[in-house]
Amino acid sequence: MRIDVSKLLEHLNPAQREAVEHRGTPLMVLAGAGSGKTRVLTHRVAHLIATGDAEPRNILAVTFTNKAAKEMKERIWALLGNSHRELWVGTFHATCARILRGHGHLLGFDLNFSILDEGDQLALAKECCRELNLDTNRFPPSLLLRHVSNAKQNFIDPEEYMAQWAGDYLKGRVARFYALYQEKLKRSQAMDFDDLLFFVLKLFLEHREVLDLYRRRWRHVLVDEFQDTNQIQYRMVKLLAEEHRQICVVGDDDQSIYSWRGADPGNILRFDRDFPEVRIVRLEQNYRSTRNIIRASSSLISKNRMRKGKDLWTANEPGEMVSVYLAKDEREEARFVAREVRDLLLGQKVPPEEIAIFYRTHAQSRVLEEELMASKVPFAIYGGLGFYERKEVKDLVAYLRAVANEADELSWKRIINVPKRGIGAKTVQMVEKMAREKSIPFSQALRLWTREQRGGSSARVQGFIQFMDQLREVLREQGIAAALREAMVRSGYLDELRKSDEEKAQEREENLEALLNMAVEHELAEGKGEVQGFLEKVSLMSDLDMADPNHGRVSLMTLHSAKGLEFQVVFIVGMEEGLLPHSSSLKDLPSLEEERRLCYVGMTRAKRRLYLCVAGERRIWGVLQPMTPSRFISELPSQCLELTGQVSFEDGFCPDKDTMVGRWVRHEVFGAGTVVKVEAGGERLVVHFPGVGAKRFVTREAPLKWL
DNA sequence: GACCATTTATTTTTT
DNA sequence: ATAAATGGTC
Repeated sequence: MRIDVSKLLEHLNPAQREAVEHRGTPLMVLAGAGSGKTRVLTHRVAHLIATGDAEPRNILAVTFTNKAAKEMKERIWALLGNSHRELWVGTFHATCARILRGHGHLLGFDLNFSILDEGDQLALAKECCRELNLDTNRFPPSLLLRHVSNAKQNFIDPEEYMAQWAGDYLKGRVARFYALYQEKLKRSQAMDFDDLLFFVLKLFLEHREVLDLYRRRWRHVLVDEFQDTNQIQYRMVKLLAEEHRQICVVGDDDQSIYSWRGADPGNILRFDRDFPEVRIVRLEQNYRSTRNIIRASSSLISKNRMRKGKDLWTANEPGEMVSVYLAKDEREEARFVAREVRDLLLGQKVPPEEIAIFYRTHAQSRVLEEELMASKVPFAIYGGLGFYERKEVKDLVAYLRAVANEADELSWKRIINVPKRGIGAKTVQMVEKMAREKSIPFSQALRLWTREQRGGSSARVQGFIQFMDQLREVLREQGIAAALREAMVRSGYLDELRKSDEEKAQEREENLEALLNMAVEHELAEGKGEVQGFLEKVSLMSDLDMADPNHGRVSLMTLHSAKGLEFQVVFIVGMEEGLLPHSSSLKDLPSLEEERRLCYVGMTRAKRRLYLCVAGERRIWGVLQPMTPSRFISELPSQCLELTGQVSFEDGFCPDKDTMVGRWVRHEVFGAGTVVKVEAGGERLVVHFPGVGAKRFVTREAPLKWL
C-alpha cells in the first residue's frame, strides 16, 4: 500500500516536522507538556515506513505503559491505513520479556518463566527474611526489596553486591538477602520486573551474537518518556543503537516524577555525551491548554533550578482564571468539588469523562468518593489495587501459572490450600524441606512426598496433585479459559467464595467472570494454546491500562498516574504544605523540585479549566491537623488566579511563631499572601503577596486576617 | 488448623 | 481512621 508522504507532514508545525523528517544522526526531542509529543512519535514511525526508509519489522518503539504502547500502535496504524503486526511497539518490560522468551535459555531460563508482581515479590521477600532470621522490624522486606531493586537497576549482581558491602551493617544483610532472593527466583524459574531488564542487559553483554541479531533487526529505535528511563534501560537502548545510531528519544525533564523509582533524568545529559552528533529539537508550542493555565504552569516550573529550560507558549485563548479554593477542611473541600462537578455536568454540559480529580496520596480519595456518591456523580478511581492484584484473580492465575511452570514454587504454595483442602503450614514446611534436601522443585517434592508418607494429609495432597494433573490436561486440550473455569469450579474455589459471608463475595465473583472473559478474548486473538502470552499480559498489565473507555465517569487518580492524560476540567485537591509538596520531600532540594514537577504535571493536564483546592485543616491518620496552603500556590502569578472559598481560620487566630511561616493571610489591599519570615520574636511579619512583592508588618497592627 | 484479639504501620508506584 | 499482620487460644 502506498501512503502520501506529504500528507503525513501536513498538519505539523516546523519543529514537529523537523523531528519527523530528521534522518542520519541521533535525535532528541524535548517535548513540553501538550506539545504534540505522541503526534511526533507516531508520525515519525509512519514517515519512516512511508518513505521506505525502514520496514515495519526494523522499527522498535518503547514506551513505559501498555496504554501508551497501545495508543501509539493504533495511531500509527490509523496513519498507515492498516495494521502492521511486524512493527514492534511495546513497553520496556514487555520487550524484554519477549527477548528473554527467545534467548533466555542462554542464561539458564526456561521458556515458561514466571513474572512476579509486587505482591509476589513481597511474599518471596518475607520467606527470605524468615530463612535468614532477619528481624523484620529493623529490616522490613519492603526496604530490602528496595535495595535489591536499586542494585539491579545499577546492574549489580548478588556477588558483586556482597563483595562491595560485606562489611556494612545494613547492606551486608541486604547482600545475603539479595543472594537468597535471587536463588529462590531462579529455582522457581521466575523473574521480577527488574530482572526482565537486568537479564536482557546481561544477555546483550555476554552473548554478542544475540545483541547483533537485535541490532540488525531493530535498525530504528524510538524511546518515549525518555526522562523516565533508568540506568539499565539507558544502557540497553544505547547498546541497541550505538552502532547504527538511528535513535530518537522523546522526553521532558519537567515531567520527570519517578526518580524515587530509579528513573534518571540525567540520562538526557548522558545522551548528549554518548551521541555527540545528536540533533536536538524543542517542541514548545502547547496545543492543549488555555493561556492562563499555561502561564500559571510555566511560572511554577520556572522556579525549579535543575532543568534544561524550555519556554512553553500557546496560541490558545486566555480562557478562565485558575481557581484557588480555600476550604475549611477536607470534607468541605470534597463538598466543593462535588458541587462544582455537578454544576459542570448539569449546567455546563461537560461530559463526565472530561473531568478529573487529582490528589497526592490515595488516602485522600475516600472523602471525595463519599461526597461524589452523595451528589450522585458517576466516578471511577484509578490506581490502588489493580485488577490483577486482586486476591481472587491472583489465586486463579496462580493455578494457571503452577501448571504452566511446574517450578513456580510461589504459585504452588499459594493455591495448595486455597480453597481449603486441609493441607496446612506443617505439610508445606515438610515438603519444602524435602525439596531443598533433594534439590528438586516444590511440585515434584509434593509428588514424592505422597509416595513416602502414609496418613496425615498425604491423601489430601494426593487429591490435590491429581487435580492439578487434570488441570494441565484441560489446559493442553481445551485452552486457557477452560482451564481457568476448571480451576474455579472443580477445585471448589467458587463454592467456598459463595459460601463465605464476605460482603465482597459478589464483587469477587464478578472479577473472576471478567478474568474468564479476558481469557476468551485472548484466545480469540492469539489462539488457544497461547498461555505464556496470557500470563505475560496478566503480569505486565496494570489496571490503569484497563481503564476502559471510561465513558460517563469522572476520573479520580493520584498525580503520578495523571501523566500522559488530558481533561477539559481538572481539580487538584490537597494543595497544602506537607501533602504537596509532600512532607517526605522537604528534606532536600531535588525531591522538593520533583514535587513541583508533580504539581506541574497535574496542572498541565487541564485543557480549559483548572481548580486548585486547599483545606485549612485535615484529618491525617485520625488526628486533626492545621494545614497551610502549598508554597506552589504562592509561586503562581496572581494575575491568572482567582481566589475563592471560605475563610478557614478564625480572625485573630495566631499559631505559634514556628508555624507562622508559610501561613496564608489576607490583606485589605494586597489580597492573599503568605508569611515568609517572622522577626523580633513574632512582633513583625514579612508577608509575600503574589504579584505585589514582600511587605513588612507590625503583627499587632497589621490589617491582616489569617486564612 | 481456624478464629478472634491485640498490635502496628501507613508517599507517590508506568512495569 | 483503618487495615493488615501477628499472636494467642480453642
